[in-house]
Order: sequence, then C-alpha cells, then structure tokens
Amino acid sequence: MRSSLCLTSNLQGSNPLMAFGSGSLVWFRKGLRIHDNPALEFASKGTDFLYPVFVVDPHYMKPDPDAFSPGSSLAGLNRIRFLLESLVDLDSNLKKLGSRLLVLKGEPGEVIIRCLEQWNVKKLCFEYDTEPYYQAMDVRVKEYASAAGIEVFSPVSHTLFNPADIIQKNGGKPPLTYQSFLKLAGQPSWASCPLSITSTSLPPVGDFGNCKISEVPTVTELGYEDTGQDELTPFRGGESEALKRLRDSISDNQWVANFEKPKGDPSAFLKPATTVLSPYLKFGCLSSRYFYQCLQDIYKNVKKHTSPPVSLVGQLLWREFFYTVAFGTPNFDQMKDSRICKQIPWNNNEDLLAAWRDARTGYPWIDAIMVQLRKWGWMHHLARHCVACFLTRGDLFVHWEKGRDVFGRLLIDSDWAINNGNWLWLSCSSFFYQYNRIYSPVSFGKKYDPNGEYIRHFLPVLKDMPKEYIYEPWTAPLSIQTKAKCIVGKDYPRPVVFHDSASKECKRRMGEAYALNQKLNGLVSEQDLHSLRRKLDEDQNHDDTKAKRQRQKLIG
DNA sequence: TTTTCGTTGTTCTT
DNA sequence: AAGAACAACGAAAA
Repeated sequence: MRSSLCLTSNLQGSNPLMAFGSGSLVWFRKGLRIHDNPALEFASKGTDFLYPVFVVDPHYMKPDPDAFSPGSSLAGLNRIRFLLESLVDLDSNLKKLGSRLLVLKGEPGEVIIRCLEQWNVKKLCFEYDTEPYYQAMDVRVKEYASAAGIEVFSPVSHTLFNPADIIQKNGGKPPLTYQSFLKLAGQPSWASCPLSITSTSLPPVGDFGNCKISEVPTVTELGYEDTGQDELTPFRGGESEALKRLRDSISDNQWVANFEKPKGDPSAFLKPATTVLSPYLKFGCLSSRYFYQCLQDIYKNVKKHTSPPVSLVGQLLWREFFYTVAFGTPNFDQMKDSRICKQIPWNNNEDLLAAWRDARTGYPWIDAIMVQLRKWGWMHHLARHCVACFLTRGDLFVHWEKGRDVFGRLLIDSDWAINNGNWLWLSCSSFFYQYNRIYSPVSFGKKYDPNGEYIRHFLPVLKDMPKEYIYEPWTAPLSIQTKAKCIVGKDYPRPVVFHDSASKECKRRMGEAYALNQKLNGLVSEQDLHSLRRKLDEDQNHDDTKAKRQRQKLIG
C-alpha cells in the first residue's frame, strides 16, 4: 500500500531515478560512530540508498539565558560542543566511506516520521535505547513505521548486555547489588565472535527532496557567544578522538592489568588517573563492546590482572549494572514513588544549593572540584563522591535530585542511568547504606594532594595560601591571609557550615529517616516525611539552644 | 530466619 | 603502612 504511494510520488518528483531504488534510514542519536555499529551495518546492506540522519533537537541545543551556566535548558555548553564535535567527526568518517551525515532540526520523533513519509525508505535502523525519553519516542516512531510497512531494526549495541535479558533472568526484577548482577550477567553473548569494526564503503545518499538538510551547526550558529578558551573542556568529541584515546589508554598493558579504580588519585589533573573514556561511551563515539574486547585481549596476554569491581572491565560492568537497574525500576530518577529509594526528609535550602553549585562553600577541596566540573565537564570519580556526599548526607542535607540536575547539566559524560544511580548511591538512598562513612571535605583531598596543587590550579585565589592552611583557609592567621592576598570572608568565602557539627547532624537525620523507613516498611508518605522534618528541626533547635546556654555558662 | 558480605571513610594506634 | 574501633544498613545467600 505504502510503497505504491511512494512510487507514485517519486515518479512525480524531480528525480525519476528514485523510482527504481529503495533506501534505508539510519537514525543516529547515541552511537555516534562507524565501528561496531550494527544499525549502520544492517541499514547499508541490500539497499540502493542510505540516509544517515541526525536530528538536532532545539530543546537540547538552543541557548537558555535563564540557565545558571552557558548552554541550553538541558545541557551545558561543554557537552553541546562535545556533541557537535562528535557529529562533525561522524560526518567526516561517513564521507570517507562515500556518504555523509544529514542534519535536520526539530523534535526528533516528528522529524523522523516526516522523513519516512517523504523519502522512499524500506528500512529504519537505530540503536536501541533504554532511557525513558527514547523509550517513549521510539514507541511512536515504531508504530508509524510498522503501520507504513517499513522494517524497523533496533539493535542493542550501546551496552554489553541487553538489560531486559538480565532482568528476565532474575525473575522480572533487576538485581540490586553489583555482585548479583555479575553472576546473572556472565559473559556477553557476542564475546565469542569478533566484532565488525571496519567498513569499506556505504551506499550513496538518497534524494532528500525538499527536506531542509544542513551541515552540523557550530556553537555560534546555535546562538552561543564566543567564550574564552580557558573556560572550556580540554576533551574533544568524536569517534576519532575516542579511538585515539582508547589506544593511548591501553597501550601500557601493565597499567591496564593493574588498574584499580579506588586507588586512583582524584586530584590528578595534569594527567587524570583514569582513562576519561566516559564521555565517548556516553555518546557512543566509542563502542563499549569494542572497549571490552580490547581489554579481554590484554588480559589474555598478561600473567595476572585485576578483576571487577575495581578493574577496567569492572568499570564497564558498573555501567551495565546501573543501566539494568535504571531500566527495570519505575521512577528510578526520583525519590517519590521509587521502590528502591529511601525516603529521606532532605531540606530545600536554595542558598546552600547555590553555594555548592557555584563553588563558594568555603571548603577549597569541594569548591575546586565544582570549578573543575564547570570548566572541564569532568572530574575524577572520587572527586564526584566528595562533592555529592557533601551536598547530601555529609554536610548540607540538600536533596540528591538537585545535585543530580547540576551534574546532569554540566558533565560532558552525563548519562541518565549512571548519574542517577551514583546520586542514589552517594546519598545513601539506594545500593549503599553506610551513612556514617562521610568524606571529609578537608582530609580526604589532603591525603592525595598535601600541597593543595589541585586547589591552587582551580581556585587561583588561593594559589599563594601556605599548604598548612590551604584546605582550611579560615584557620589561617590574618597576617598569613594578607600575605597570600586572600582574606577569608572577602576574597574567598567563609565555610557555609562547620563540617564537624553539620556532619553529626546529618548522621542523626539519616538515622531517624532510616528508622522511619524501616518502621513503615518503605511506605513513607509525604505527610510522614513532613512530620519527621519538623521533628528533626525542633530537635536541632533544642540542641542548639542548649549548646548556646552551655557556652554562655562557660563564658559567664 | 540467620549469616555473610559489601568498589573506594575517618581517626587513632601501633 | 596496617589494623582496630566506630556503628550497624540491606540484599542475597544459606
């Protein structure tokens, strides 16, 4: 039915040759690569024309002047730039194979359906995506395609495993611990045969009629002002860069074999302690399966190597773990109505949140990390732990969803499942429950970087502060502050909270919240939370008054 | 029902 | 550099 309609319209079109061929559309969203790309490979087979499409969603790309940092309403400029660089590289790699990237603009689902209406497409191919945003969009597109008689091919290639398989193996529920995930997962099904990582040539691009096709836009074309180079991330996007980075990272077999994540130095910034492949995995510039295969090849050739969870393969499996739980858990990205999330009476203090977000908590270790996040869009895993713990259960007791949003905007590797999973983890809302283990905003950084070089680099206002005071500048005598040209309270903020008392109060609140969750068997209503919050605030005021009275007694 | 174990804490002691 | 105390949760296995 549809093909005959298409034939008619093509015969009437400007290019009568189109009537004698049919095309495939490969829709890029993530998976911005040529190597190990099953959707691209399948789309290219047995077809006369290939339409490689990326849809620029203005909602994701358009400048939002109200946002707290340059960028759109959803993404910081660093990530938008990284995406554009990845698209330019994809276009250039497609051109080497005789094709090109067709860039369209609009709401992606609608645009793809319009393309399917107007072009002679027999096959629609795109990588399967487990995020709720794509799940909803893909249902609509698939419905349209099948009604129109178009074959849809949507392979799982963003992850090593199909999260749905793991969940099914576990009786319909996702595993909630890493170890149980490992047992269920085993070896990936594709691991026994080599992946397809080279492509010789691609079919020519089909006629796109009067559809508005453009080149990959520049940030300026999207409406962003030129910003200083020192404000931008040092990491460049794209498959070529990803493969180069991969080769560099794994060139030293011993380094790969001995890799242990928890032993990395979060303050290393000249040469980060990890691979920094996460942004490339996020956009699929690097295939996680290819990375996995490379690592397995190395493990085969060394005497001994580290294992999950700490090894490099272990890191890839963490990603799988969070993808699986995220896919199998309704409302994974919020506290309310989440089966796995502890109900905790977080406060709603906008001032504390803003101080954390804008790197003015008064704790140099925390603020330096937040500056690195703002400028680079990337920090070491443990650095993320420190600031996430500080914002939530450690010091400020601000809701993890607020921190999640800030990371979600500013990180170039921000990934829905992993970002939410880690915030759940660090806030002791799920997966991890040892709320007494709090990262010290002073001593944790110090043990890696006693001289405070990391702080001096990202907070130049403190660059002349002696190392004795650089983690706690408010303790420096005024003469030292003057000499360092940094007066606390004027040039650099006083601490927003005292860590000792704040963390103690946080622990108390976590303890009471846990007790309530246990008592109510996890079914904590908003009313229950509200009452607990009021009780906790009253207790705190009571304690504060008592302390004040004691202090006065001592003075008097 | 009980036991085991958990990617990456801090601080003090030896 | 390594170990103990701290305080003590939940998921999964037994």
